[in-house]
Amino acid sequence: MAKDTKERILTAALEMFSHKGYEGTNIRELSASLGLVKSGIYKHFESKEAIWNALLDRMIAYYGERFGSAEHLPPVPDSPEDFVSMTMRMVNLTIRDEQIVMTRKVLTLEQYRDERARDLATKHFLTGLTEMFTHILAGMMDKGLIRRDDPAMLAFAYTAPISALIHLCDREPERTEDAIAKIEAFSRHFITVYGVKHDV
Amino acid sequence: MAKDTKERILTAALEMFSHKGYEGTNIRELSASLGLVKSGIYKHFESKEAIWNALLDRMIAYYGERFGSAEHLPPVPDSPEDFVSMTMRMVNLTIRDEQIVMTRKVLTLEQYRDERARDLATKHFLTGLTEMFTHILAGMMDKGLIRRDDPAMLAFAYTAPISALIHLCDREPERTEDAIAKIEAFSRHFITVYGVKHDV
DNA sequence: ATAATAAGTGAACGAGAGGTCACTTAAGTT
DNA sequence: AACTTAAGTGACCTCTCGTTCACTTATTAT
Repeated sequence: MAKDTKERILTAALEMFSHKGYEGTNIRELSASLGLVKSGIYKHFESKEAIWNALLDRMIAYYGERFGSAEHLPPVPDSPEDFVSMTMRMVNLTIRDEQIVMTRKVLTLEQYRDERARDLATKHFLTGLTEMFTHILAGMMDKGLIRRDDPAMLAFAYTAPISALIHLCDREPERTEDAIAKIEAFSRHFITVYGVKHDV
Repeated sequence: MAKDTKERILTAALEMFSHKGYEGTNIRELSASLGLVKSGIYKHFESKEAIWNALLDRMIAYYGERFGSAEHLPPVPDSPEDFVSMTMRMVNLTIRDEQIVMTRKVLTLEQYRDERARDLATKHFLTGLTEMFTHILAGMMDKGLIRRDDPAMLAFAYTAPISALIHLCDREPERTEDAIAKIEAFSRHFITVYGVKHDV
């Protein structure tokens, strides 16, 4: 309970900021959740704002590692069913992983106040997923699994509805199962609409 | 500068809450923006929370009036071009009307804290638009403008990407023009994909 | 005109915020 | 074992918050 305190503070801060927002979080509670008294935190960070900035650094770095490099792109699916199940695997991860959920929430809450949060929010909510699926859908076009079209447009048309339902899960967790079912239904709808015709 | 003070307080509160959030807003600033001293506000509302609740009442009532009744549904378009231009009219209104923008922002910021904000957020961001376009797309199917399919699924597939770009405008206003162009491009893409084939 | 009520003022209050500091305790180095 | 540094404590500081209250000024009704 010594050297990793800095990391533990950041983890607790993510949780608290994501529940109550930056302004709604106070240092005493944050410290108490770690078993410290509030002045103890100032041995690790010089201010509340410094905690916020370090947390954002960590979120940005994590995003870069996780989604920034080409090597982390999932393989191009081999069939419509494969496409749906890959989607569902990604969706389940992103909805169930508490760390990711809290990251989305905190970005949602602070996007108008902090420029870096704003930029990261756009990546998380819009451009990141779209870029990823632009690559995937382009690969599927090459394999002849879906009709040739603008892959960026298709990726946007595919990911934005999914993203909307992920937001719904963050907002109303009790609707998670419905939302997941709806995502799967949408995924199948999409692959039917854009898939090549099976002239039986 | 007397009887309408209550309304003016709510208007100023919407602006301030949407910029800084509920916690980030303080009564002194709020009063000052109306040319009052802070204690003056307490002649009209008994607490900060009462202002928040009254504002939510107003937002809920406004939403009900504006989008809740069937009579406010736009007419079913007569052509693909009509569909696109109706969409663009609605989008421009919703992006340019400061009142609506601020409402979305405040719902975004307070959705995890307040249950009524949460419910209204879901209507604003997801179900409201979807229901509206379910009706419109069903009408267009009847007119033979688009192929027959599940209108609710199509409405969701159509409105969620538009909603995502509206959120982008709220977050990064400098990208508004790009976003609007992208919405129009998406709208045309959609009507092409789902439109009935023109066998020339 | 006058009485009654509503709207607005300014000083004050208690609570809780973020932050500092002298101090104690634990860990690591030589 | 002695010394140095890091980690954690508790009392205290200042500031700002939301709120109250006795008071003055407008407004309205009769």
